[in-house]
Amino acid sequence: MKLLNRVLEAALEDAIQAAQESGELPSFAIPRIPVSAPKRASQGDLSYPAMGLAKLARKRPLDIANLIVGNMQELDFACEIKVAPPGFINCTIADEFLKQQVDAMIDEGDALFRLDMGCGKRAQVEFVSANPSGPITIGHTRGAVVGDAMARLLEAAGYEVQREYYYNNAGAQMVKLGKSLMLRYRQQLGDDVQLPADYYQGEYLIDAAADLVAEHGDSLRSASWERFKGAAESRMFDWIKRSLASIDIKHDAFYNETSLFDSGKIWDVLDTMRENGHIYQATHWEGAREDEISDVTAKGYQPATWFRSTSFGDEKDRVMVKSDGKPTYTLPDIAYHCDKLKRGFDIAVNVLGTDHFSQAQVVKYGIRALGMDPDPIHVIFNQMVRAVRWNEERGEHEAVKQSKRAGDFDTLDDLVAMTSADAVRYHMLARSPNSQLDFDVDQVVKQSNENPVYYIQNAYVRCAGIFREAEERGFDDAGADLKHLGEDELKFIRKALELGNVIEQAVINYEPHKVAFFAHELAAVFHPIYDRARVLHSEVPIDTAKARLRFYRAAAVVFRRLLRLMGMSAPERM
RNA sequence: GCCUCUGUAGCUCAGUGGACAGAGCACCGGUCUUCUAAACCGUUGGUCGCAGGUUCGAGUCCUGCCAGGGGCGCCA
Repeated sequence: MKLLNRVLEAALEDAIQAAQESGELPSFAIPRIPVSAPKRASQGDLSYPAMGLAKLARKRPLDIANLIVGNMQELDFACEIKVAPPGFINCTIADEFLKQQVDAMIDEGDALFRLDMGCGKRAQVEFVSANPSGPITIGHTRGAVVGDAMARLLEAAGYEVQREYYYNNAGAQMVKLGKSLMLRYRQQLGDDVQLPADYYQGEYLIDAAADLVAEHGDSLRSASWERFKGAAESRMFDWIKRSLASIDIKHDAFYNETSLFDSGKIWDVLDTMRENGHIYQATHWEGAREDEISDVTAKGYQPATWFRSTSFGDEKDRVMVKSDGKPTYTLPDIAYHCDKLKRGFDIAVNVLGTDHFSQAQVVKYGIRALGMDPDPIHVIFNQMVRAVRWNEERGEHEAVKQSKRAGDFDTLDDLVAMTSADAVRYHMLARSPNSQLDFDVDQVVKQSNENPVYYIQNAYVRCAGIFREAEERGFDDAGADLKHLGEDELKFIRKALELGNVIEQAVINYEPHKVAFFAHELAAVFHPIYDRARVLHSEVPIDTAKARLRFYRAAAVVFRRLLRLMGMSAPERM
């Protein structure tokens, strides 16, 4: 289906050009002024502020608007185009056209509003990317939900999408995890060993150790920590994948940072940066202050390998290879993104927490130092997530302490267990990534009308209920004549047509949360109509009933599409 | 100190430089013998943190200030 505002924009541009050619308007480059839906229904369905042309055309906005309208060709979907002060051009969509959209929506089904903006293009979304040293936490969950929704939106926009999970199993944390499991294993065997305080204390390692005993007995007593690290890692990944699958998230590719070392890619990248003149050896960076230099001297550092990132706007240069010969985190990160770009993605979205802000900047500088264009890379930064609950005494929300104690909300599994997969997905998505998210545990747990999740799903459920009842009564919509639809139903179709724009805007601006808000708005349009526009009611004439049944089929298609875009289920019953 | 995000109704939050700033929750009052009342109808609620500036037009852009979150290591 076409995006009506885009069609109207094109028609307006043609009209302006026509007016310029006839001399009614002076010649100027036509700026892109977006057509949008006005707030009030009385102002039509699509609106164009011609005031934006006043300066260029050196005429009164109202006159300009009238000139443009006078030069417009007829549009198949518009019944009325009016000019309103101070210079708006308002377009009303024809009822006849709206009625046609009912069948058009049903025909498109689950591909409703699939756009062609990504046609023939490939996109990648990298998200979650938690190292396999523990379960998926609440913080990871936000990235998971936002990333997967972004992937679904890119698919809806026509892109071929790959979901990637980048991880590092070679760091000190993983060593600690392996050793933690080793000690837990020995404890299971009855050995008197203590777990150091900075080791992984989680109960899941006790369970893992018990399983190892059940499987291998005491045969691993003298096995190396590497053996345990491998066991812990595979167990963690199983857990992580299971947790993500519980909210309908599945990655296509798992990319191990270690492979960048094995293939030598990180050194190739460093060589290229050096050839391009952005690398130098020194004990301290070139712009270091006196106190920094003396600090470094005091520590007795040997020369390290520095990236002159300040050439690209960084505030200080960054170490690529430490004086002990080991790369910092930054070098493989640059190599990874370089590899990503070489794999030919037109868009590479990366969902990160804001704690990675500086790191992501340096990676972009690194990409430019390689002589590559970082433009396809776009990072969505999520602000922090807190689980909060209402404190009655103090009359305010307060953070839930995230501990391992039962009853606290620490992991994705906990959240799902306390609420539902759908609730987790909706609440994590329905917030701008720029704002800190307070996950109100009490509200999400409530399965009541306070919870927008059910409000939206109930719209689909109500449609499904009608279809069930109709089938039982042997009633169908064959031969339905949509002229029997009323204002209410058309109002819904009008709103539903905005979905295409919502998808487009969400993709262009990398703002998947917009879909969540739209879903709620659409449900708010639906429910009152459901109450008024009954289908299987003794007083509803049969022609009207058929038309309405057809209408609810379209509504169900729209809600199903929306719920799936958010990764939520579309239940037939609740 | 520098960077960055946030500040909008009692609470949680939307809001492409456009028209009279919106939802949900909470509060108050109504609505089920007819497809799910997890719904609907009605009422209440605002100095868009503060001060300037740009603009025909600013919650939105710019500058400064105030308050809060996060980030700034030869850590991973």
